[in-house]
Amino acid sequence: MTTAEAEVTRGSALAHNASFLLTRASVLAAQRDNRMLEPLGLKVRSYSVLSLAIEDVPPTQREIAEFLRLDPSQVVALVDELEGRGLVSRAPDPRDRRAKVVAATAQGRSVYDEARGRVVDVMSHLDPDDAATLQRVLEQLAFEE
Amino acid sequence: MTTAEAEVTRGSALAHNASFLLTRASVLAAQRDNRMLEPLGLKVRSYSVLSLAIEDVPPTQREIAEFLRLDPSQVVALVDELEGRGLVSRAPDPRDRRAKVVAATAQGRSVYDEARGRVVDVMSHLDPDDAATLQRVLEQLAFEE
DNA sequence: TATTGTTATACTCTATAACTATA
DNA sequence: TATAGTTATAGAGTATAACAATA
Repeated sequence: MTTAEAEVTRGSALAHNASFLLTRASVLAAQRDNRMLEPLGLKVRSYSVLSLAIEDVPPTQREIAEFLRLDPSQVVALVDELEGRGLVSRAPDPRDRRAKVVAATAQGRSVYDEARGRVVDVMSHLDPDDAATLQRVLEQLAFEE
Repeated sequence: MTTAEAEVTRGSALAHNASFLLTRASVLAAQRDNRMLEPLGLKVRSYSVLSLAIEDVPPTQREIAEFLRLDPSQVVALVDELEGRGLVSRAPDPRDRRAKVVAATAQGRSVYDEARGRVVDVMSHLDPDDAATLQRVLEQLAFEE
């Protein structure tokens, strides 16, 4: 009963609630991204870890956990999987040998490049001015604490 | 090591990825909302169901499921809980007696009003023009399929 | 003593299939 | 036969506590 659903959609107070809209938009984006990444054996989570491991100064697991708002124990599993596939490597941080630096391998870089091409840009259908505002405001909302 | 975390935050490609920002912003908002709703025995999910049940034309469970992008079986559990607390009632839809309409009770309305006052508006710290743009663009992103 | 990574565990959330009652 | 709601269940995601190595 699509018409009835549409009525609920348009009329309800929820449909204009910012938190709700934020959640629904991000769920839709994540589902799309997961579908696009599936052929590469990645999900949004593992893609996120891989994309951090690409950086010139690769992060420790602790930094990954903080940045992705995950528990350190979840990062262990994600890195285990990527390491098992040869996409990243773990190495003790010379400055603090308790910490492990997670860096992408050559193969990891290659998979990342392919993945990045597949992940749809949420902004691509937007008016450029709107896209710029969205980018700026989301960075504000995503990192305020 | 907060400084290192900040470097990763600012420098990484991920930090500028729209999907990622969307997800991080919505997770932060949901966590805040959950904390604010906890004293009322609600979470974002049950609050969402309650707020739909408030509407003048209350929805069926199927409509709730489609709108919230949940499986119908999850809606059963959410409505069970709210009904058990006397906040909503289930009634067969006269037009299709297979379907059940979920409507808020007087007590449900009262709890909803209190909840709505507690849920922080994501927009409240934003520049008014930015807030208006965000609202419009999020509605676009949240309901495009 | 505190912190990083790890393991184990439990809890929540999500997804699927099968059943019932209505259509 | 198809759909709404329900139930049961398994899988994914999340959160917590305890432990070894290092600081």
